[in-house]
Amino acid sequence: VPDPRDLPSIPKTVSQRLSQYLRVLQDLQRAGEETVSSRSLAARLELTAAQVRKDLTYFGQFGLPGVGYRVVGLIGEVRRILGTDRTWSVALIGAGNLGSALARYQGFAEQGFAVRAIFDCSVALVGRDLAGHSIRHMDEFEATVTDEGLDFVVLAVPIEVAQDVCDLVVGAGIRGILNFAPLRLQVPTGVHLIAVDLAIQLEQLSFLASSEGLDGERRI
Amino acid sequence: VPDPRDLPSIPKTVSQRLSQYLRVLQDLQRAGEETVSSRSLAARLELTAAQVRKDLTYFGQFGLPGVGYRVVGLIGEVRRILGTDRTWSVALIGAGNLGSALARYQGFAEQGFAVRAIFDCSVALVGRDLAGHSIRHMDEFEATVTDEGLDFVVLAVPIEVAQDVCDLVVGAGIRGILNFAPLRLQVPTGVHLIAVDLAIQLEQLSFLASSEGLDGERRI
DNA sequence: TAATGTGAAGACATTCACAGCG
DNA sequence: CGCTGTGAATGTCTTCACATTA
Repeated sequence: VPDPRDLPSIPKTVSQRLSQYLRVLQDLQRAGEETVSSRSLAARLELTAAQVRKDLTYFGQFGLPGVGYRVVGLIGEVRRILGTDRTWSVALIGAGNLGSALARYQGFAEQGFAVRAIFDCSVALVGRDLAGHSIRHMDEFEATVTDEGLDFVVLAVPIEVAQDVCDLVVGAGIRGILNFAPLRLQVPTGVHLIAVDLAIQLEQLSFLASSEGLDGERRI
Repeated sequence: VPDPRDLPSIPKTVSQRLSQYLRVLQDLQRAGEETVSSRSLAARLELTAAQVRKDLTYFGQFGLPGVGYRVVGLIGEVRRILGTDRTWSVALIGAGNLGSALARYQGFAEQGFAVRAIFDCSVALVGRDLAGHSIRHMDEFEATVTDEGLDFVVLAVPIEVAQDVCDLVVGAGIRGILNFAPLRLQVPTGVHLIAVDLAIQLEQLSFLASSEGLDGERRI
């Protein structure tokens, strides 16, 4: 069924590349570069120049023929497209090993994500300080969502409680979850879910290493 | 240039789905299920039954018409395909916040990845215990690769030193790296690299949340 | 001139639909 | 009968090639 309006649909992979363009552009900005060509951008990301241009033109015409893209201007456009031209309020749930690491991770703040509160269920942890936050009990979660205007939740809880915590989070009105527990969470439509399964990443490495001898016998 | 042999090439996305099939199959095994159909497997992963069957037949004919797939048997096949029918020896480099979390993460061992050694450059950390390992100085890395027969490295070091550490790791003969530092590492051909950029994941959530009002105006 | 933006072509991936089998 | 395996059709994404523009 074609869309009545004739706007081209955006390939699903484009938004992931936009994040990568942003990283390169931020590097270029730090290096004091004024402009960058699609070719140079592509070379740094092992893509083709045509793909860079096509990706960007899904959202507008940002380039100058004969010159390239103005670095600062394109950073602004990409941030606007990704929605990181504002600061999002994030809650971290789970203050164990991984949660502690995420709480102290600088990269979130740099890209416009402010951790506003940290939660845990363990009585041993509640009240302790973590990265400048006093760890709160999950009982306070729903109230905090409205008080702090929380947008997203980062879930770093044990697999056994992950679905229950997820349900609670969704019930409190959160519509975006970044899940680190190694299971497939069930969420209602309208709630955005991104999952990071660390073991799967190592499996992919294993797959690459195992199948390298098969080049030619079987292309991958 | 077509392959001289006429074996079908495998879509790049298939190996990632194989990891997901494996998780579901392991769940089914725990639940005591003997067999599973492509339809049921697909339903749990929000895929189509045809895709599950096609994915699996890239590697062989594992199903029984009228029955489905034998859970235990298919687990074995998928592990063999992914290369996790053996135990890989992994070194963790970087014993900071994220490194500590990864060191204690159970999921690696469960899928066949054994952390054999942990390294750091900080004199303050060397010698300390982390998840049953005495943290070693990076000077010992090259010797340990051969002594322990290390296969892969998980890099959880600060961005400033990541490329240098990576070069050292590659020089020591490691051919598979899982990188958590938020930069694009340069590695020679033949070295496999998987990157996990945590901030990018939150950006994807931001993109989804920001563009949801555009449904219809622009399909995603 | 040196680069973008873009329709058209090509490559790739998914879904369909049904033959064939247990 | 139910389910797999698979060629054919469809759909999606990437690359090509060039008109266009500052």
